[in-house]
Amino acid sequence: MTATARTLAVLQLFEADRQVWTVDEIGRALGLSSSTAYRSVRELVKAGFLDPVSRAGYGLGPAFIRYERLVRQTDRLSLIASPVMAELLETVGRRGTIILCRRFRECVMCVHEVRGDPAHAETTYERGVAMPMFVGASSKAILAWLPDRLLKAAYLANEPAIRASGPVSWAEFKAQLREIKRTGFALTDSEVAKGRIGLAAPIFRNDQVIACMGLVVTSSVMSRATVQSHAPDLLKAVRAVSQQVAREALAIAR
Amino acid sequence: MTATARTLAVLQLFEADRQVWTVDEIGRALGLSSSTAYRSVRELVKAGFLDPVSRAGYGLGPAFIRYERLVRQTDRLSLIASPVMAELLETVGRRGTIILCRRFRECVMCVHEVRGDPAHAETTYERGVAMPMFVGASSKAILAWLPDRLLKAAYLANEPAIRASGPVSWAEFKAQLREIKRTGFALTDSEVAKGRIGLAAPIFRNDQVIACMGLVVTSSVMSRATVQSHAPDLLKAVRAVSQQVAREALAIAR
DNA sequence: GTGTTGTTGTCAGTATATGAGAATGAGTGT
DNA sequence: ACACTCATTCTCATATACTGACAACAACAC
Repeated sequence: MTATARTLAVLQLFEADRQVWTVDEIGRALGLSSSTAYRSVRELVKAGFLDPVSRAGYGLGPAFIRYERLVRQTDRLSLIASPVMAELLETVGRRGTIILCRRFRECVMCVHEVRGDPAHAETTYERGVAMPMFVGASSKAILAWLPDRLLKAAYLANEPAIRASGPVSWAEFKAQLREIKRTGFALTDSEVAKGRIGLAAPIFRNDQVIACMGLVVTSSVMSRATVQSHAPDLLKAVRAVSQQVAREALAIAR
Repeated sequence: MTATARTLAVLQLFEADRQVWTVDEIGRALGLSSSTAYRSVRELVKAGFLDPVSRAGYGLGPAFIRYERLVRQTDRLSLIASPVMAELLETVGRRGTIILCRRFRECVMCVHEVRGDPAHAETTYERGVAMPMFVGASSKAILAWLPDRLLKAAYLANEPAIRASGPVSWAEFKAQLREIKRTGFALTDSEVAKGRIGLAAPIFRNDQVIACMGLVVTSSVMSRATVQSHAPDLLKAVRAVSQQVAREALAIAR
């Protein structure tokens, strides 16, 4: 492993359920000598990506706050999707949350959200949360349109988890995704969080799926059938975003 | 420069007014060969810190969204200050924004904000924005309590900028800060943005200034005198936060 | 004072980062 | 279909700079 990759790997240790690490723990987790672990941490602290928190503990640093703001201001996809999402939210009577997700590492992450009325807007799948590629409507809305080669690789790498979630074979798994592809959207019930229904559809750039838009609601607020009845609205929304993305790509190319 | 520092330096090129870089530009800016620039960029893309945006351009990546959420959930200072800030906001009739700032590199950065009523809450000094150490009440509220050694170093490194902003000598500069220290708060008018008044006071841990809390309002909404009349409320707030911070540090030490 | 813990410094050896340039690959224009 | 450009990855010989072990230092507890 290169020195650079190692230092970036340090950051990847920090997770929602493990947000403070000592230098020793980092060294042990990554198989580094104490000296090297300290060197990596020092660099990250200097750049603001790590921050000393307690006696010997380090947490994620303030640099992320700064960079996240830049991302928020820059990201073309979010900027394009934002008004479309707001409109879609109105269409569903503000009784849920509209999310925008994209691939991130081996997961699908929510990168933008537009929340409805507070009473219905609580969601576990909020901005910054990453889900495994096989869990939830948003993940499936991306998975179903992945090129076969990538899909097969992802399947093989996660076969046990996938079997546990339903499909018992590659054929069955593939058939499930083919059905999603046929209808144009993915609908799941209580997959990400109990009592929540998700409806999602893909966003393309040059015929490649780059993201998806989803609607998340509580099942007591909206029945599965009602959610599904909004599929045409969602499909219209994702088509609008895809078109705008294509238009912009064209403009940049000139 | 080490390979790791260089890779982190790539990220530091990305600024509000320059959010897309080509690999060649990065290489030129950092004095790297094309190969090396590509290697650095590739590592950063793999980790999600950079993201290809246009034909040959790269922008900040989705990893920052994820990490920012973790920081938001973790950061003890923000969690402690948040309710205090909300209370202070009510005290000033919600006619402005309460911000929490801390040092970041050679700047002071807003790491948390609680906004008042939309009509009065617009602010340029929002979460994630970094200001030079000499501009604005928040910066001064931290600067004034820095140890003399750090202060002198900061002064020497920024003498021209400081002179342009008022104080013509170290003595005068020092006197200005001494006055802030005496009253316990900093008050500035149209320093960060025209027509905006800032009031800020320091937060300590073990007698070291670690952050500050500030009130930002539009001068047409609240006169300078009115803002200043809220200084006791602010001082009460920062004292509460400092105490809570100390209590927690003690708890961790056991 | 002594002991513990967290962090930085020193140093020799070698793993690995480096730059130059070739090779690949995806688009673009003709 | 063609050459052509531009972005990116690959190859390779060289020596830089990263590594681990250990010592030294600093802060704090008792």
